[in-house]
Amino acid sequence: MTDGQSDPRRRARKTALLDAARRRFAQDGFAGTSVASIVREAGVAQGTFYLYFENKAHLLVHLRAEILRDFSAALDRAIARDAPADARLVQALENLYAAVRRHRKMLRVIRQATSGDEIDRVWVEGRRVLAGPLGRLLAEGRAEGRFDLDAPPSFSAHLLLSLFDDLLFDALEYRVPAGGRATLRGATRFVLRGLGVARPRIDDLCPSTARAA
Amino acid sequence: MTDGQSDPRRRARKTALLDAARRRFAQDGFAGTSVASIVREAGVAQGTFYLYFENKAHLLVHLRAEILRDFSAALDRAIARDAPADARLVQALENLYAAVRRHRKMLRVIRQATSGDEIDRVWVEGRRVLAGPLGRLLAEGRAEGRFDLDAPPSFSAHLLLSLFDDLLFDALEYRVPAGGRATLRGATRFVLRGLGVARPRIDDLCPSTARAA
Amino acid sequence: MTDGQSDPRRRARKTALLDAARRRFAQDGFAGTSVASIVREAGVAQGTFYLYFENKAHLLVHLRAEILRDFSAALDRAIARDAPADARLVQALENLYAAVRRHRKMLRVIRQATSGDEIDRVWVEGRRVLAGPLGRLLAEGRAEGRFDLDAPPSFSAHLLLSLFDDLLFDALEYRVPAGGRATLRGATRFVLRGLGVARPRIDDLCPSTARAA
Amino acid sequence: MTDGQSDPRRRARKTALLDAARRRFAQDGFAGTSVASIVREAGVAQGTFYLYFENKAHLLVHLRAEILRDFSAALDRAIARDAPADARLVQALENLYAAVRRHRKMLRVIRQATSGDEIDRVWVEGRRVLAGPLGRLLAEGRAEGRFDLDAPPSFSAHLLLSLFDDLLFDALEYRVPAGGRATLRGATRFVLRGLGVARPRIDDLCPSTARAA
DNA sequence: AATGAATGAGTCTTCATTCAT
DNA sequence: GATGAATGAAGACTCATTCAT
Repeated sequence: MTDGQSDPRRRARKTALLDAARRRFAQDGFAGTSVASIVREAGVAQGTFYLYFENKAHLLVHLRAEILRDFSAALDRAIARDAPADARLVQALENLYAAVRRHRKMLRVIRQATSGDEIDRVWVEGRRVLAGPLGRLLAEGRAEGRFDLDAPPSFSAHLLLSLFDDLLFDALEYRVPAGGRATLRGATRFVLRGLGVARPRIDDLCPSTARAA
Repeated sequence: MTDGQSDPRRRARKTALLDAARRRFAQDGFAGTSVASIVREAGVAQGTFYLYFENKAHLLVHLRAEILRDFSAALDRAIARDAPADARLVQALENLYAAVRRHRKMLRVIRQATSGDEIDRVWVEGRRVLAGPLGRLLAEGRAEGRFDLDAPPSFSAHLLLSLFDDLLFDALEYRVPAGGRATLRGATRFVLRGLGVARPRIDDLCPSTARAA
Repeated sequence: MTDGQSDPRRRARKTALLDAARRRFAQDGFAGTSVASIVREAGVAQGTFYLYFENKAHLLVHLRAEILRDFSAALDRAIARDAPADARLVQALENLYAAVRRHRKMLRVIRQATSGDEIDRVWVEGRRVLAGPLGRLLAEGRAEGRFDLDAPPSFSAHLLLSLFDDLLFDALEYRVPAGGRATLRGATRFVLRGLGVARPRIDDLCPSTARAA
Repeated sequence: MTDGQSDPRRRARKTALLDAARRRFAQDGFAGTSVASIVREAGVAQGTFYLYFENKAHLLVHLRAEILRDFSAALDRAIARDAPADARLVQALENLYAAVRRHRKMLRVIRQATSGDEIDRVWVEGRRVLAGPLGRLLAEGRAEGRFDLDAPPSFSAHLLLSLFDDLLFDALEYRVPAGGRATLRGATRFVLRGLGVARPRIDDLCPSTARAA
């Protein structure tokens, strides 16, 4: 039996390929990266690639799934804490921000790539996955009397997610004035106000850095 | 001298090329569209293309600029009206929504295309262009005592723009639950609350369709 | 020593591989069939294939030989009977026709495959094998005064074989008008006339179906 | 206007490509010949090939059509003569033999190639084209009292064609004993007898070379 | 003997761009 | 200015065969 060591080896190879792809994509974009350059960097033969991935586009499915898993974990970590809903929300937004930051380059690549059906499905599914816990958090906050939603929690959750991944992605990517930390603070405060949190509580949870000029 | 008629002819040709490109891109994406198919549709020779555009990617610069101009006009039309700032903001958001809707397909194409430096520059520039008038509207609203910003107007403007182009783009593209009209209403109300507009006034300007469950 | 069971096992494996190849070739042609698909269907490992066959092309040698054996048996069965030479010839042609029918798909595949030297050799050899007994039958028929050959029996035998394998193959393959049974009858009668058999005897041995229009 | 010389140039290029293909195919077979080797031999760029042919397989359509045209001309030349039907038939068979001889190599290639639908259609069509005049010749011969067919002329025509292209092809290809001229004579005599031509007349039209051993 | 992961040369085809006319 | 034939580099993917286990 040679299976004893084949599995870890498989896993290692796949990881090597994925890592190489991530690096090449970040550098040259999806279309600009050839399978040849990926295998060269991973140190395997051309044909080996197709032992691990159906085709070039399939790499994106994996890469996207990885990112989604990380986003999901970031959210869950914040929500699982023992604290008032609004405080947990602030933490959740912060974690999300950090995650966007971590994956900024790959997010850009994924946006660039012509999205096949399967890739789209993963993405939409991902949105749903993230919106679930976030929606529940908003519902809890409303029950606790901390949020004053005027739309169903799930809808508000989608709104917030959009705001946080796309907006922050852009902030980081295009260096909109007042990006970075200030953007996080500003956006968080904006969200809290949109959720009907009172001004003093907002100042408490998330002190404003930017002085309203 | 035949120049007298060469200029209008040049313009017509360029337009024909641009129109053809728009149609092909919308159908097949940027990478999926060949220069050959564009010139065929425009009814000119292959080589002629390069008399009007440096290369294929350059088409995007023009297409992007066109969209930006349209967005800008949509915004200005609303802001120029004679009405309170908050009412003008609601109208502006609605116009923006309509513009996103109109250009959805091309926006997607532009996102897909590998972004050369020049294309990026146009995009960032565009954001700035839009943020200008919007920021001034927010400032006016604050002066009128209608908005209660806790960040500089320009920053808030960027926030709103992001919310409205990316979010709505996604809503239309991925059919997030409660997309379409309801999304516009929901997002508008969220924005108004974030700007500190009082509940009765919000109901006035933008009656809620979705009943908070 | 485990060799006691290795031999039957070897034989079984080889047969399994050959059967799988026949099925795949019939479906997808020679070039269109990968060794991978053959071993998958045969339920053995990729590398095992090369323990039984030098290479992919070598399969054809075996397959061809099999077919030849079947043709040969079909011929011998008819010739060995106890009957006049002309009647045996009619039966031989019928058997040949049935054999072509049975192996039609593989015959086509074999024609397609690029013929290495060895494959050619098998084919020529096969013709010779078939021409032997058929030539002797013709000689007997001449001795019996039933055939009136004006070429050596072996040459006539080659003529008949060509007529019967290629012609009938084409008839079946390309659906020439009046293919199938009628073709068999027509060709048989043509052959009998070519061999100088008298009209009434021909009608006896092989009644005409097609009315000469 | 540059059209004046573009057309002859196009034609010359196409011919060059076709010639190169013929040479390469004859040498290495269809599957064994790469487009690269063809363009190299024709002295044009890789991409140029696809300006003249849809794809590699399409070459066969042209090559096949060429051969068919030549066969057809060979037949017509004999049939159009002013002579008795049986004499014209003998001439027709001789011309056909020469044509098979000329195109032997390409016929082999065409048989090898996996035949797409379009290619098959050309082939079947070709058979029909050839069978037409030949069938009419047989009918004329019957009317003149020279042939005694016991199947419809068109069917007999197909029979003869098969006999003459496939059989002779094999004779030349596999060097069956008594190939070449003797084969032509033998086959012709066989055919004449099958058509009911009397022995003295046969000896007249086509003196036997092979002494029946 | 059997396995099956790994190899890498080789295939067809596309297409942005150039340039002689 | 306009043309469109020609270019040739580049790309994704396949698959017969090998070889360490």
